[in-house]
Amino acid sequence: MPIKPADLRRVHVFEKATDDDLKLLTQHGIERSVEEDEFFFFQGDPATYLYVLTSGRVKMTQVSTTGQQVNLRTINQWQVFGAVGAVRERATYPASAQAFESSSALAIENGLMHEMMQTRPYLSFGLMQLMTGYIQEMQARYRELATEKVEQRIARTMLRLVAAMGVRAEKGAVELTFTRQQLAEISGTTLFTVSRVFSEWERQAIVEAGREKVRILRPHDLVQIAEGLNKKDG
Amino acid sequence: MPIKPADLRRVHVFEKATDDDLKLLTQHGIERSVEEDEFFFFQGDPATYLYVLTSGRVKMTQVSTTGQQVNLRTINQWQVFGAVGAVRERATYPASAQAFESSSALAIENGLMHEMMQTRPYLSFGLMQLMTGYIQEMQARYRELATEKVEQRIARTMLRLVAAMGVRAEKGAVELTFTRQQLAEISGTTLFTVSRVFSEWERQAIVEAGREKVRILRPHDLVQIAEGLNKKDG
DNA sequence: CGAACAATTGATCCTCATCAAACCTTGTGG
DNA sequence: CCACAAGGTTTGATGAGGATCAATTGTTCG
Repeated sequence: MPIKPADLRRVHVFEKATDDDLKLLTQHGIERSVEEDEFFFFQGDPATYLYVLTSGRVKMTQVSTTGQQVNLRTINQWQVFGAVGAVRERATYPASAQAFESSSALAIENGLMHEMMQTRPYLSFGLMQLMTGYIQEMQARYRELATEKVEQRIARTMLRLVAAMGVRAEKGAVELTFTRQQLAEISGTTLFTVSRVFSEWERQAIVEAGREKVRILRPHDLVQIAEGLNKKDG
Repeated sequence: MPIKPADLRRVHVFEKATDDDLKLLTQHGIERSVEEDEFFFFQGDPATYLYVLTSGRVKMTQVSTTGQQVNLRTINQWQVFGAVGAVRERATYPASAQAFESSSALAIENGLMHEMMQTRPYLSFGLMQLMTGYIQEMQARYRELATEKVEQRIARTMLRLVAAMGVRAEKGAVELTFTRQQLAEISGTTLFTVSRVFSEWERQAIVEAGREKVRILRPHDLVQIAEGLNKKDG
């Protein structure tokens, strides 16, 4: 379905745009849809578009010289990705964008963004806020990876996911739909370790683990673990 | 010594500024000097200034809720730090800035930057380039921390440091002046491990390790290690 | 029912952090 | 000029935390 200008208001970067600006963006934007596991772009491709995710979920990944893959972040609806190119001329994407599930996005040409920013400070500020937010998230995750144990990192990952896309279940519980493998990739560990941690948490009645899903029964306990305040210490 | 407008040309963000803009910045900027180990600002302080380092070296660090410290990056001469505040109103610094050695910086008030950016797209673009560069560096370091072994990370750290501040010695060798402890903090490991790795490298004649310094005899071998192409594999 | 995929669990191994002890280098004061 | 203190460095012993591998057990679906 076509994207209406008003939809773009939900994108933080375009919050303060005029109606005319939004119309301009939708008119010149191209809608692209990709199936599950397909890519919007690959790391190293020339960065010619900036994307706004209109439906689905996308993961940003990077591969090292030795071929190992790392998950940098996941993009949800109405979030912007692939923004580096809007800034640097002749840049390449520093990461790949792969659809978690079948997804659509509005692709906006760099030239257009570049041109619009010349006369619209709100746009630059919006993008800069996006970037500083992202910097802070990466810094936090770097710190976590450097200093925290897996259990703690898994707890944190789950809380992040709950905030971004948790589904309420009965009695204050929250449900997430993920395979152990996916959770492991996002937390930077293996599916085995995730499975073991879940078993332990299930023993403590903090979660209820099922096939491709987890129900969080006591979110507060998860917060405790994420903060590093395990009961053994208290 | 006072900072001259022309000096600011060496700052990437101000590359395309007019002479008048540079004069404005130096006139309204405040020069701050701090001694070794002192702080320009702490994580959590209200972000009221953006800094340009005019002399010395500064490390950006973050502490976790459990009190462990992590090194995020080091700032060299003519680089900008503490830029988050220029963007977000009422923000706080997400990290602390501590002087590696006695250092000076030009502090520019947020309000001024904010105001100038309204009418000078080059400034926004400069800042955005700074940010995207930083994002890419953090992404790379995150990936490294997640996928690489310590030896590899130490090699990488040293190459980065060589590029930023290596001193040529005779016969194509390069020297770095760091304690094992400092190297360890930057690479995210312990001084013991750094020491062990150096011993091994010395055995292979890749480096020559001294008190508070390392001489890199065969930089190319270090690159090999950093790329994960250890001889055992080939 | 069987195939494909997700999850669990146990056994094993490797990498590093941690702790302890000794050693080396440099600078300072008697 | 020596002695000694302080800080940097090395090396060994030990242990914890997870990754990896292999085998088995659900679960879903055609």
